[in-house]
Amino acid sequence: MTQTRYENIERFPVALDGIIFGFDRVNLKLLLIKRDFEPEKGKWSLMGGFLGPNESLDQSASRIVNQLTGLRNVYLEQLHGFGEIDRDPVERTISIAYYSLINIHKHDKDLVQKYSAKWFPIDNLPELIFDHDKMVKAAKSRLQYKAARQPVGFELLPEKFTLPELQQLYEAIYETKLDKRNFRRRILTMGGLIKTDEKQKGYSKKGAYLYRFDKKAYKKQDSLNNGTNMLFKPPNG
Amino acid sequence: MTQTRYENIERFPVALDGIIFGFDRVNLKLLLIKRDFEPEKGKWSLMGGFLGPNESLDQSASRIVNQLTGLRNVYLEQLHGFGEIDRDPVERTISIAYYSLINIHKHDKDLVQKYSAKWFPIDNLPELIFDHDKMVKAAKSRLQYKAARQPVGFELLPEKFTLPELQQLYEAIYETKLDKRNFRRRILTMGGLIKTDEKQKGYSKKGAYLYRFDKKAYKKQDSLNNGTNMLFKPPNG
DNA sequence: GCAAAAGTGTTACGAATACACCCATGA
DNA sequence: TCATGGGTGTATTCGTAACACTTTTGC
Repeated sequence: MTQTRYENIERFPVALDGIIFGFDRVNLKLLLIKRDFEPEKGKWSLMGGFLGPNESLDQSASRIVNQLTGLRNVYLEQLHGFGEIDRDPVERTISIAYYSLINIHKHDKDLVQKYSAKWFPIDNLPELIFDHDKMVKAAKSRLQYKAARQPVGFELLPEKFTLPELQQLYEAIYETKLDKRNFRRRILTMGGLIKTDEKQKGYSKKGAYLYRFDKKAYKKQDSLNNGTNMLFKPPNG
Repeated sequence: MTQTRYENIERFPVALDGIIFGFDRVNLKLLLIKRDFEPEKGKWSLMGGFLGPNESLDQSASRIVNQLTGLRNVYLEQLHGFGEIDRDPVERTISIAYYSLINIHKHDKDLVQKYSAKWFPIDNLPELIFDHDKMVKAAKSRLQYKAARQPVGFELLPEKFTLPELQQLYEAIYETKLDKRNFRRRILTMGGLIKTDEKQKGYSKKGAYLYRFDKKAYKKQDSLNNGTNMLFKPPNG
């Protein structure tokens, strides 16, 4: 006989928390919400929510990011499960953290206002509730890992961007300075970057050429790749 | 007023599943249990259990590995949360998978017998229940990642081991052949390996020197390290 | 004495790093 | 005209990969 429910076991609320990264041409940023409810009212937190009965973990995380940003089909990856007994003072809750990379200029500003959300530079965050600081730390570290191996940086940029902008992004992710010439060689060698004939104006006097990233052109390369070539090695620290 | 329970949300059983790796001087192996209960009775599965109210995720995973092997303080790391709606036919369950590295000769044989458990070579596994094959695949890939960066391989070996054994282990993890001279240079350069004056007998005519791994000696090196030096790069495939 | 595995260095190649000057433009 | 950031190439260093013979000993 097949059971339809396990017996004598505890059940827990399962939360999803989203570490949402953005990049504003200068700083790597996180989108945080100001809690207007107890507990910890007035403090800052990651956007979160509870797993519903009709959605997978990935779907739930996607829904939660969408609720705050209005965006769909953004880069989203599971980070880690957090389950300390007292991590949530209201009730024991298991949280699965996801991190997301979005184009900071594309999100829905009304929704962000509705949730009293705000973008903070990653290196100047306010105090966060619960264990959200641990989640952010893990997400930062995972992003550094990921960005060194796969061209995920483009998820954080507009469709067209300049190489100085791209370099600034990588410098923000790795909290370091990179050599301009070496950077350009590596990123162009990687493949997938397509130079347009437009120049960006306004940010510098000379103006920089705009590029697009073409996933398909990159993928072709990728299959030749043995999987260990790194786009960037975090420098000595 | 502070609540003591969230309202209007669903609660789920939270399972922990353990991918337990061992190494028998030749093959990388997994410890699996034969289910003698429904559903999927008679099929093979990872050792698992449900999260209890008084234990964290890490503690629960540790308890579950201990139940099957009798071992404590083994290498254990969270892998990934699995939460597809229909992953468990009995009831919707969220599973957090952990992988563990143990010394295959040290585990409690009676416990293993009690659970009808058996060691299988990683490249010749039986059919597994639910989404356990996905978990195993993820664990393999994580072990490859981890072993390239940190000396976790030693968790799978007895206290004293020979360099040919160590090489055999890395070859099993990466499913490849490695050059003997390059291997020895890299592993010895890494630091932490201490040559004893004992020779192992029985496995070869000449006999190989036994080594120990000293975490402290390795750690010293580690701080000089920029964190990207890899012990092994998976070869081209 | 011979089979079988252990042990040992050098060379060649490719990738990463360091580094400095000219260019285009807006103010 | 000058200040600002964009754009470009080469030499050196370092790490990785390829490669073959000698040693020990059980049978």
